[in-house]
Amino acid sequence: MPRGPQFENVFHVNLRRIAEATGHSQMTVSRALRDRPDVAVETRKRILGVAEKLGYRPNLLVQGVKTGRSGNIALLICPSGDFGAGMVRGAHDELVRRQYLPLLHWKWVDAAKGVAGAELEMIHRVLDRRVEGVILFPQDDSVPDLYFREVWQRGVPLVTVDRHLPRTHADFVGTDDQAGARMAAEHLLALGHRCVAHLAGKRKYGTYADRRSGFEGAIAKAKGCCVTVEIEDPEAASRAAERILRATQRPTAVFLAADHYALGVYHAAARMGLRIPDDLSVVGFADLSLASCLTPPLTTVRQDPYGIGREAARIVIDRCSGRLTSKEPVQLRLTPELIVRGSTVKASDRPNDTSQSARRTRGGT
Amino acid sequence: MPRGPQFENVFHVNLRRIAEATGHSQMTVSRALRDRPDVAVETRKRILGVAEKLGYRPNLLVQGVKTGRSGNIALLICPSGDFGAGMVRGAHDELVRRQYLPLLHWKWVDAAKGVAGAELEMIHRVLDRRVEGVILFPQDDSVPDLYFREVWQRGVPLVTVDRHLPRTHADFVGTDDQAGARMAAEHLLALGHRCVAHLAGKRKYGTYADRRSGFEGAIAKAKGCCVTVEIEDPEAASRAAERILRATQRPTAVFLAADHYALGVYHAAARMGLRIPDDLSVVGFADLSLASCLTPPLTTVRQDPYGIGREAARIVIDRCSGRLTSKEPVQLRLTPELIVRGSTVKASDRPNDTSQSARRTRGGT
DNA sequence: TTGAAAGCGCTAACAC
DNA sequence: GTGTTAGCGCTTTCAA
Repeated sequence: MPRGPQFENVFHVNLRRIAEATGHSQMTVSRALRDRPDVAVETRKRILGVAEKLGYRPNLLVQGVKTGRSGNIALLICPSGDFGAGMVRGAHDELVRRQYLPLLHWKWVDAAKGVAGAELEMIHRVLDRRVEGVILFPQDDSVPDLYFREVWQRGVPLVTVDRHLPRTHADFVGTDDQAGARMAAEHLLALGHRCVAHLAGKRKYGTYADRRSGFEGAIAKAKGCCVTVEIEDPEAASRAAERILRATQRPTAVFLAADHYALGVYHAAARMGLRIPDDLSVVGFADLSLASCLTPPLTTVRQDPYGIGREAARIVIDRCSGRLTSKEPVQLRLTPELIVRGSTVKASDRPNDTSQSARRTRGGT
Repeated sequence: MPRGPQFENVFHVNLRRIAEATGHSQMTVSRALRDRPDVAVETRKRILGVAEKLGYRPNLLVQGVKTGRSGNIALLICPSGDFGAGMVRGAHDELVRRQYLPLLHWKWVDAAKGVAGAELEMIHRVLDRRVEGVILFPQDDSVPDLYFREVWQRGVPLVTVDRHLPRTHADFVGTDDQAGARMAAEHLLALGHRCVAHLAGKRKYGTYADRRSGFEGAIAKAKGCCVTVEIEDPEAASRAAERILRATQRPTAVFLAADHYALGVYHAAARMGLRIPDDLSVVGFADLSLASCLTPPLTTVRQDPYGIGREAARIVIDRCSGRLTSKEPVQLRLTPELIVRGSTVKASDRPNDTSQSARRTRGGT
């Protein structure tokens, strides 16, 4: 069955219909409904009344065609985990506040077509719907600019969140990772830790690279020593932690590139009979909800995903409306906040010889 | 600055332009681009080539106006927590698979306008954009039908997820809460627990009511005894748990209406010197990521938010395309799954006298 | 303050 | 196979 709008429902009310019902021209009706000043008060009142009674609703699709403003912004963020979901919520709220709505989409691989075209197809799907701007959370830092050329070639503003694409002409909003890592380092130093470790994420992610350099830098500056191990994914955290903790000179604290690694570290410590925080202080990064569920709750650097989403939306909209015109891409890094919980304490004065400490509570899984 | 589509970008390519470039009529171009069979192979090839070269992209806004199919579905779900986010992801993936995109929106209260109009405004915002269907996660079970009359009056299919609105003409997808609660009860019974408790949620939420009746029913059937305490929100869980555990006849196990309550219960138990699971077995509901982070990890009834979202999307789309025409609202309840973890063990044979057990380890926070 | 005409980009319907 | 015509609901422009 063909489903043209004319068959769609009983209430097929458009401007023409209201014009007929009120005896005014379509144009006057249009003006009245859009609150234009050049309509007589009486006329407007009558028109609004009739529109209301007939259940009229404007068609933003058509408005979009005419004006080029669909009222939609593409939100290319997968709401998984606290971080993604937080950004989505922040962006949503700001968009709505400014009368926009987010068209949600993220990389989705059609088995038939393979991974290759997925990224480009994603862009096309939203561009074809004439979104006015795009907010993107890149999968990794190596997304080829090619895919996004289409976006700015069409004059559609693009903002990336959390991951900065250096070779792309796009605005960016993220966390000040270096500052956050420095906070973690300074917290541990203040507690007297001098021999520490860092469980780092893959360097190809700029955020992880920044956290690493920020942390190592701060520790080095204080003449502490830091062993860094880079891991592939959270699953590897447990093994890596064990490796670190078996070192002759066992670190008294470890800084994690991400909260996700914490569970693995806690398990490793438990297996080795080390107590957190007494034998090992742990600091995470992100403040996922996981952090406060752990025992002991995790000291961590709190990011502000909601704020990142909000600011990204603000920037896109400002670009759309021409309020923001800087030729240079905007870069915004929100300062994170250290949340001290139970996983960090003063470094003990006891010599931290691995074998001894491990023997003391062996079997205490 | 006025931003009509004509000023938008250099590539302002439409059918007319391609028609001119190829020397064919607009109609032929349209047919070729939509892969209609009645176009000569040669013609099509030429047209597609030119379209590609000019960087043509169809305007789905216009297509929507013409055909009444905007290609968008309203997703009125806030992606907060594992559950909301899971539903959003499930719905998204299915929608995309079927060439739709979700327009994301949820209740958002404009300080200026107050709460009153928020629900209706939300509906209007998506309806004005001519979504073809609506997937809704109701805030509570008392959402007045009024707000959704607009939806079905316009012939737009509506599916609610997780919460069934009995007085609304809408399809529904959720969890089989009764069955899930029964699983929890049977698990505890199988472990030998006879004296149990239930930390219930407010009855006004149908899901909580179902979990309660399912659990109480199964326990009663096995001649066990169950003390139920209804709480307002997760914050109240800790106090309620304490109350339950102070009862003369202390229960050996507790079933939580939701995983959220677990942290409060764990804390209460710790305060009273009770060990989980030895002194108290705990079963949750939902299997949020929280469940596996706790110590000990929580035995719980796993819901399938992703599946719920997916099925909801399937139903809306089937309604849109006329594949599903049942006059009666469809109701689908996905069967949950019991996930046994470390928070439940066999009921101990030791008499469970509260004062004694508590004294034994008093001060052991 | 109001109206008429033209057109946004596209498609359904029908004719050849 | 291909083209012509009309129109979707609305806004811009210009005229009254």
